[in-house]
Amino acid sequence: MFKKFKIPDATIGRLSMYSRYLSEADEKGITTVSSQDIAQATGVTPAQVRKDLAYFGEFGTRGVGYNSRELYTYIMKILGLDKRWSIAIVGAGNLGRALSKYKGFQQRGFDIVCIFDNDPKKIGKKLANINIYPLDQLEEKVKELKIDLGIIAVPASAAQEVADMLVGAGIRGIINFAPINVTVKENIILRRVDLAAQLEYLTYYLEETR
Amino acid sequence: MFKKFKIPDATIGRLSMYSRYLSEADEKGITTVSSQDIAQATGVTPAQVRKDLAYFGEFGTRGVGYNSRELYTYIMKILGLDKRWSIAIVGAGNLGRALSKYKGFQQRGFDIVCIFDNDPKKIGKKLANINIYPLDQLEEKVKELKIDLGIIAVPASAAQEVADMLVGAGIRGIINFAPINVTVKENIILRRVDLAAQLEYLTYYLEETR
DNA sequence: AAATCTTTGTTAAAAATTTAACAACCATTA
DNA sequence: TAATGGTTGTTAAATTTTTAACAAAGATTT
Ligand SMILES: NC(=O)c1ccc[n+]([C@@H]2O[C@H](COP(=O)([O-])OP(=O)(O)OC[C@H]3O[C@@H](n4cnc5c(N)ncnc54)[C@H](O)[C@@H]3O)[C@@H](O)[C@H]2O)c1
Ligand SMILES: NC(=O)c1ccc[n+]([C@@H]2O[C@H](COP(=O)([O-])OP(=O)(O)OC[C@H]3O[C@@H](n4cnc5c(N)ncnc54)[C@H](O)[C@@H]3O)[C@@H](O)[C@H]2O)c1
Repeated sequence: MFKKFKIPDATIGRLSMYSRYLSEADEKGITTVSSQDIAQATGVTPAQVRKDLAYFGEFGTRGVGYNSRELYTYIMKILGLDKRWSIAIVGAGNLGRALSKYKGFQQRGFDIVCIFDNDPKKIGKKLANINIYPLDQLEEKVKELKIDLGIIAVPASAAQEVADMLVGAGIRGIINFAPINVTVKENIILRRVDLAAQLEYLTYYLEETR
Repeated sequence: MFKKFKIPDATIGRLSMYSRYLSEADEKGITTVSSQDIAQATGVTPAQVRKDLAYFGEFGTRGVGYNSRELYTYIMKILGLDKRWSIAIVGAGNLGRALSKYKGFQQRGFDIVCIFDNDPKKIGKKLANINIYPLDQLEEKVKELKIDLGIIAVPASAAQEVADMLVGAGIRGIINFAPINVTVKENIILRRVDLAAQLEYLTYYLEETR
């Protein structure tokens, strides 16, 4: 579909930001935006914006700028957000609960369709009206509900095991919130989100001036 | 203290990972580890490990490797985790609740000491035994409790306002979970954590094979 | 219709980061 | 004490990413 030679990871993250700004702009009735506008709103440079977009095609008009709605639609398509995606969360704890109650994912095309846990007290209950199942129903549900994405929200000690099960069940992309390195086979897309590490980034910079 | 010319951001994140592995290794009684071992455990290359460490000094012994506990201590010091840090969370919603109940932060030296919200129904209550205060007590509490770090867990529409208040109150580092670009003055360390963007990274790569 | 003003897309340059290679060094063994 | 094996720290090379510059192109003005 699009030329997908090697695009910087950071570009993908920025496209998400751009798309949010564009949808806002469009809602406000701003039909045309410049790379300058996008840059200002998202905290990058105009050159960066143009470069990021140039990987995927020509979306603007010289001397004018970009049509907000049009560019928004293009970016959403690039990100695969012209379709909806089903997600399974594993781990109905603090984090699993927060994620499953979050309305923002739906708005971006994500449906959390089921939750898994190994705690008998939680199985059979619901979170945000989403059923909690035992892990042995993982494969069945992934197939039945055509689930592509998995979120690991279990303790680090169980994360690799859960990752293996998700992959075994046919899931193709995983977000891992457990603070441990998890490995998956080649063709699975894995993303680690380490919240403590984010805090530690702050303390690294503040440490010397304390 | 340490030579802090420009260190890649990614290096800081990897140091967090290394430190986790090292503490595990130490607990298991593994006194010596090689860059190879660290690399394998954290999913990077041995050269990368050595390069990352070389920014800060010489911690190993050629022909031998690194002393686990010693290197752990060094890295924790580099990250500023030889001291404890106090955190204020703003937003006692889904995410704020999950973060405040999370035990893992304490273990890394972080104490969530108070929570702020503007909802009268939540003010005066507690989350994980931490008091929820109204926003107009922010400055007072930041000073009283010597709070350095703030976490923004409010809706995007309130994020900039909250960031300004945090900075005004004297906070020096901020994690922003709201999906919007927030700006702060030069000397404040700001980190954005965009969870939806993480999912969108997955869909970007899966999009074409769906 | 020519001149001017804007803003994109692209190319080149610069900067940053990662990877690779290897000399230096330590420990162990012969 | 010399030789061997193993691992670091460092330097150089390769790669990736960002920044800058500007020609190309559309809109507006004279
Ligand atoms: N809560 C946070 O704010 C936060 C912050 C940073 C990182 N994390 C990480 O996210 C993960 C989840 O954190 P949490 O606070 O929600 O933990 P939690 O203890 O509240 O919840 C973990 C859940 O996983 C379930 N579980 C345990 N083993 C399982 C298994 N093998 N299969 C299925 N379910 C299993 C438990 O029953 C529990 O419901 C942890 O790895 C944690 O380190 C959480
Ligand atoms: N929950 C998630 O899993 C999740 C995932 C991704 C991003 N986020 C982002 O994190 C932020 C918080 O998400 P959430 O799900 O916890 O939202 P939430 O609506 O559950 O909670 C928001 C809280 O902020 C409080 N609040 C609102 N305006 C405020 C203000 N001006 N000052 C102080 N408090 C105020 C509300 O009273 C509420 O308690 C949002 O920006 C959201 O987009 C959340």
